[in-house]
Amino acid sequence: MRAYTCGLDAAADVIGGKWKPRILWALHHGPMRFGELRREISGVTEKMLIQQLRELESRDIVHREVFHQVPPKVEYSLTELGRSLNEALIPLDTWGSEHLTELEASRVR
Amino acid sequence: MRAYTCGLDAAADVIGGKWKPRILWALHHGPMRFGELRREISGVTEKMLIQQLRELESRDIVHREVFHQVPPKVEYSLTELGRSLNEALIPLDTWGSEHLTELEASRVR
DNA sequence: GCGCATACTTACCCTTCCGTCAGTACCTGA
DNA sequence: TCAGGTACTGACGGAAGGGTAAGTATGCGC
Repeated sequence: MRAYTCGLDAAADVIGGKWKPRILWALHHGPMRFGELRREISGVTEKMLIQQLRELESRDIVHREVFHQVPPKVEYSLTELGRSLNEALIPLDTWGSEHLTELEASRVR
Repeated sequence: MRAYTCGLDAAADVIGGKWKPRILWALHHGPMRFGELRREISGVTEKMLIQQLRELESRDIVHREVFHQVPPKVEYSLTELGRSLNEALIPLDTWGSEHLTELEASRVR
């Protein structure tokens, strides 16, 4: 493993993974339960969602809170670091939205 | 293949790939020859560099210009779209730089 | 005592991604 | 004539990432 060569390099490592951008986006509006996230992020499986959430949690981007009740309840929310990351992602989302048509067109597969 | 669910989704698809962020960053200061890029981006192999450049070219992020001379000369530069993408990446780079220490610390492997 | 809801966990497999390495084509200068 | 510089190309294999499907624990209501 080499050291990160620039901030972008580090950031790309954090948000890398098929579902991470969508998780971050979904949590933008506040805490969500596991099941809510699964329904919100169409196409994701339970295994992948948990895996990506755990990775974000270990990076201190996402906070996980367990409510000891039955049926179980677990809430996921953005940490301060996660919120600042989301802020930094806004211009990128805007860029993607502005060029959505051409990006869809040049997409492979 | 599903349609992009948001701009961020689309943008992540464009910059996805092990070397794309570093390529974009290297081209920030102007056109570069293939060999210059290879030397600038330490660790990349010729095959991977070409592959990623071709993908960026097909997305109209990077422009490829061949100079018919010997030895061959090929210059890569950012298109207008590429420049706007780079602008949108600046906040993300800043975020990464600001949190570099903690990100290095929570890194796996 | 049985199904249901929630939030996971695990085993297995398959595809995609990436790296290694060898080879191509062209002209130049020694 | 032969090494050298430049910009590729392609075969092969391993590692990483992601998908499928089945199973776990807990207590509640019927």
